[in-house]
Amino acid sequence: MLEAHSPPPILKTACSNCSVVELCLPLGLTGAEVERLDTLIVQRYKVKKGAALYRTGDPLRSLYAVRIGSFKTSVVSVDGREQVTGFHIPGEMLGLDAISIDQHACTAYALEDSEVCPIHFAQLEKLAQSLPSLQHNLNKLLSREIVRDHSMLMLMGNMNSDERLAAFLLNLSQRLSSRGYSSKEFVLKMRREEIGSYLGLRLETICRGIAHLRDQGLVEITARDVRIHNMDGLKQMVSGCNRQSH
Amino acid sequence: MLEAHSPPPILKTACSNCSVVELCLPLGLTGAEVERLDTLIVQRYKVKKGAALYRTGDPLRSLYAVRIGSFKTSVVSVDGREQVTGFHIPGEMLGLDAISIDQHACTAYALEDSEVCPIHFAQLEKLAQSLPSLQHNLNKLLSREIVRDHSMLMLMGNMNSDERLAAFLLNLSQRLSSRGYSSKEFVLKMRREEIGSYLGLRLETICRGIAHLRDQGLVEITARDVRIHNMDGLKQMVSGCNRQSH
DNA sequence: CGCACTGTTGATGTGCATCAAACAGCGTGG
DNA sequence: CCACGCTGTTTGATGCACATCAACAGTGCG
Repeated sequence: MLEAHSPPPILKTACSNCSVVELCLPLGLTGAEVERLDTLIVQRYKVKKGAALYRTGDPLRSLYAVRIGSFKTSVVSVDGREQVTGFHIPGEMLGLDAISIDQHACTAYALEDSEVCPIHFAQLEKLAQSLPSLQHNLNKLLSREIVRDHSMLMLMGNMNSDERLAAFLLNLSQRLSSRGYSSKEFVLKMRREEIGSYLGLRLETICRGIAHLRDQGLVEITARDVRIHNMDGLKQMVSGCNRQSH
Repeated sequence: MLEAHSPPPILKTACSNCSVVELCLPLGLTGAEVERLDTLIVQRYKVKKGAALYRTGDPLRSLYAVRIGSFKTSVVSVDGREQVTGFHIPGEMLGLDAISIDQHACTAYALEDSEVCPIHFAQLEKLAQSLPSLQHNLNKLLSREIVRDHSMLMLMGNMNSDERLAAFLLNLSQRLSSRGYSSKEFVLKMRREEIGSYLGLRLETICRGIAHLRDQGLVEITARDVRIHNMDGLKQMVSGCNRQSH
């Protein structure tokens, strides 16, 4: 199920010295509280590019905080069609959908060589009983995912292809920027087909959308390298938010 | 913001004598535990048809369990377009998306004269500290909403109009059936336009879809009355799950 | 009775899927 | 080193599913 490479000399596996701590589960906890959370994370996992961290149906053992790299999560219909439900970058949590029935409801693939912090869920729930702010953070994390999904439904229901692509780029830009990366230059770790699945479009439509945004001088995308030239223009495009035409 | 009709002679407002308790937050709690939860629900609200229980931006005070009636939740884009994000029947919880930023992220409208149990959220979190199974239920409730949204994304990304409609009817049928209502005959409380928004389609397409299902002998829908004639046929339709054609 | 609202059905247009072909990058092996 | 295959990306041509526009029927209500 998952690549259990034990990284031989284990890095001090602690939230307290993690670069994404301020975006993750321990947000707002005191030093002493974070140390108690640390005890749940016995060892980080490395996941090789293309490998699955967990698969649909796997029992829920841990939630996973992305530390390095990136992931896609996807569900597959009975007839084998894939729907990408999200992309995840450092500081973001994986596995939240498994809590509902103690089984993972999607599969998480590493888009590049990556590293995660497994957080044993039963222990997390136990610890959260004595740490109200930890419980509150978990509640918020879950709720935030719901809000995110609702805005994806808005996108799928009401935006045309170019607007979807613009919204996708803007969203990624903002999340990267909040992690200290450039908001204007970044690399897409996923294929066109995966972007298409995520946005409810075909890969060819993604290519054409990229060409349209390029022709309007908004962004320049060569292969997987993105350079945003006109952030406000992109934002305006999304706020148009029209169905099909116009 | 909400219709604060104090129902003059207050019904004994308790989970313990509620008809949907086995579907709601207290699921699996002991009698004594349910009684403690009862103390949070000081008074039920009635919400008139068409009125909003809460609106986008309202501060999160309570979550709401639907007791009687039904609701739709929707978000509105900057340019005023509505996306229905869900329909809610008795036993289902409203307001989960508000936890993320302590503000409601959508608006909840009553589709008919309805009644809800407000559950003061701050008190709920406090109580959940001493009732692990209550906390666990809340976690599951949140996670279940995420799973539901992901299957909606699959629907929006991969199903054609007739399949979406079939999936919608089947889903509603199952939820009603688990509440003791008939799975084969029920009434749609929402308009065609609202179904369309929910499924990412126009109202005319919903009408045509209804006609197609009728022509195949699967269901009969006159105005808002639904009669399912061939449940397996409907299921088969959804499992086809093809994009656009076929 | 008249008006507003909701639902149905037909005619037409279009945005995106589909099919197709060519190109770029990249690792492998001769 | 280049030839080769493989994967991913780009661009063009065509068709279709659904949006759009429009007309009309059914229903409820002041």
